[in-house]
Amino acid sequence: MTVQRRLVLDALQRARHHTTAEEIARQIRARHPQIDPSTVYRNLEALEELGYVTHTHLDDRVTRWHRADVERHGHLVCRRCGSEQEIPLRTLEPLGRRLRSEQGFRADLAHSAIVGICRECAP
Amino acid sequence: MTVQRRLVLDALQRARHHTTAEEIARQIRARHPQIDPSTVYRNLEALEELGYVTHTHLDDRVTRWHRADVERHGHLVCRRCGSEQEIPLRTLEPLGRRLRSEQGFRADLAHSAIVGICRECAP
DNA sequence: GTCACTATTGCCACCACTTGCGATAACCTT
DNA sequence: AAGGTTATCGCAAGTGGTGGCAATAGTGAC
Ligand SMILES: [Mn+2]
Ligand SMILES: [Mn+2]
Ligand SMILES: [Zn+2]
Ligand SMILES: [Zn+2]
Repeated sequence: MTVQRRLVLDALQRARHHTTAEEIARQIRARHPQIDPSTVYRNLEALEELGYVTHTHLDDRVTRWHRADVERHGHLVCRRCGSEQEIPLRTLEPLGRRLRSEQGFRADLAHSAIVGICRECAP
Repeated sequence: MTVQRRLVLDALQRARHHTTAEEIARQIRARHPQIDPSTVYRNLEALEELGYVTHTHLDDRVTRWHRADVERHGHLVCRRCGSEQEIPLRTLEPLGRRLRSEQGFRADLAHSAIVGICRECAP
């Protein structure tokens, strides 16, 4: 556990919910400018491997990181207005069971947001 | 309809299935080296707006493009071995209906692959 | 405590785009 | 066919993230 890794973990504790790596790097570099952004990225991966953090993908190319101990949940994101909504994993579980039994595939349905059109934007 | 846009559309017709923008740019620039990659990216977006093409996301940072008239389908991708599998949209429809009725959300379940562990990699 | 070994780091170049800008091409109107 | 308007283009710089590499820090064995 290096000081760099400690700083990344601390930043994740402070942020309650899906932060970006860039935001974490910005915070750390405010006090420790010698720490390289690539070190932050690598430590997020390492901490994920160790089971401390996980990530999800919304509809852009930016990965969202959070502590592993927050309750897992799915995301709906509107491709029109960009709004994000959280949904209980329970809603997604029937599909998970189906993919498991029909294809032998253990889906991680919280990993990527479901993209679509939200109620407000519906035509 | 500029010659650049025509070339992008032609490249998509030749490739039967989820190509990358980089691959299309490579093909076009082999014959027309003055055409900039950014023109390819912008034309893919324009053609999507016009309804000719769509895109999907697998588990990397690369966007996959295809003609809009190919049969829509879902993707399963294994985060362990990277294997990709196509599944009929029919399998995903029950979830789509549920999100529609419970949240008023019109999900596009073919837009992002479902990430998980495939049968071969299961522990 | 010293030494060896391994993990991690900062730096840099790259990747897959994205965006701003001034130049050019497409398309209307007359 | 010419002129004006708008869309699109090539170029170059920027963004979020990845990967190689040599230097350094952490760790554990003696
Ligand atoms: Mn998308
Ligand atoms: Mn991921
Ligand atoms: Zn919306
Ligand atoms: Zn697999």
